[in-house]
Amino acid sequence: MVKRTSLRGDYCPSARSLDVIGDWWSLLIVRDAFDGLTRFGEFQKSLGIAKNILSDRLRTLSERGILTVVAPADGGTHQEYHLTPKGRDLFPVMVALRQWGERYLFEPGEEHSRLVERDTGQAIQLEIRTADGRPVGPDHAVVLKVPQQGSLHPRPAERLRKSRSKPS
Amino acid sequence: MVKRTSLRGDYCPSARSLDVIGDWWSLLIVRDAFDGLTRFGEFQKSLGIAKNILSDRLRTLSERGILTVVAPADGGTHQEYHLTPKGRDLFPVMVALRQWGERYLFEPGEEHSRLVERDTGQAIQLEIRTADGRPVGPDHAVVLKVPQQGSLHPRPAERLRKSRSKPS
DNA sequence: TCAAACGGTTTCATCATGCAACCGTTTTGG
DNA sequence: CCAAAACGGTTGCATGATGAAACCGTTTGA
Repeated sequence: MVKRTSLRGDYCPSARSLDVIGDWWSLLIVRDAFDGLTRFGEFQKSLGIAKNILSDRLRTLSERGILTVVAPADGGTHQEYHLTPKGRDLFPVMVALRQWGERYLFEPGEEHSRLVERDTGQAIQLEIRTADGRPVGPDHAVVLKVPQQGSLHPRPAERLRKSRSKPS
Repeated sequence: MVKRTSLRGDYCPSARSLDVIGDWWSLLIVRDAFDGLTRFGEFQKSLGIAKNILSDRLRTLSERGILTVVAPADGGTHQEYHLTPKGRDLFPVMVALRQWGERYLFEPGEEHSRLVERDTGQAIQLEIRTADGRPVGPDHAVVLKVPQQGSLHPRPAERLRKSRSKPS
């Protein structure tokens, strides 16, 4: 049978992250949540996503603790989807994707939205540094594998039934 | 007809990035490339990915300028896949994903691989700062939309035939 | 020289996605 | 107060994407 791949057991944190938020829509929903969208219809209109898929993703993101479902403060009855702290901590991922996209996926003169500090309007950027503050590039970084299990990567990804199904 | 979604035209750089590298396998391949893997079989063994899918992704990543196909230096005949500068600039994305995964997707005592500076062994982390060096959190950042087109997001995602097909 | 490994491509079954229709509830408004 | 529209989904179906296995030409190695 064709099973979807899971990287839940991988010892590489990047792989596990991708397992959780690496699908087509999840990060886009998170992006819109950062932009202040909270309601089903808002996400749907913004993304043009099919309603069943949106429904599934909102549920999954909630199950995984990235969104939380709350009743709106202003007495309304429709529920709202808000970022949890765990979800808000995806901010650097969004910034990193944004920065790369700005550099490589826009024509020279083409406009794009910009990320700035709210109070000052200053541009925001992302830096990679050592603990004592020296900047580091990809060529000077290396990944230390988990000692146990000699193989380069601990084991090939597991396969399982459905990567993101409702827990029966 | 059911068409895959494309965000190529979105004015949000994050969305465009996800359009390019947001699928299930691409970033995992890039991660392995950062780890020094270069050959088809190495990626296949490491990821446990089906060969046809790997073949497709390597081709797509090359077409998009993230990998480049080179003949090995040591006289061998089998080709190798190397990161381009564009691909290497995905480093911050990998670090951001790693950092989030480390924090939220591992049990307290559970081991994971670590990213360190090669020469010193110091831990590497990612920081978000303004142009003049002040750190910024998600609550103090805001996205300035592209002025033209009043809508919150310029337009719902286009639909098109195949998001990542070979160019006939 | 023969066999195995490498690097894919093709075929086919199954899963995920997208669309449209439907449905109960909430809001609007006449 | 009642009708109609909007909201927030769920269900069913058609189709595209994925995964497994078979196959194949080339390269390696014994």
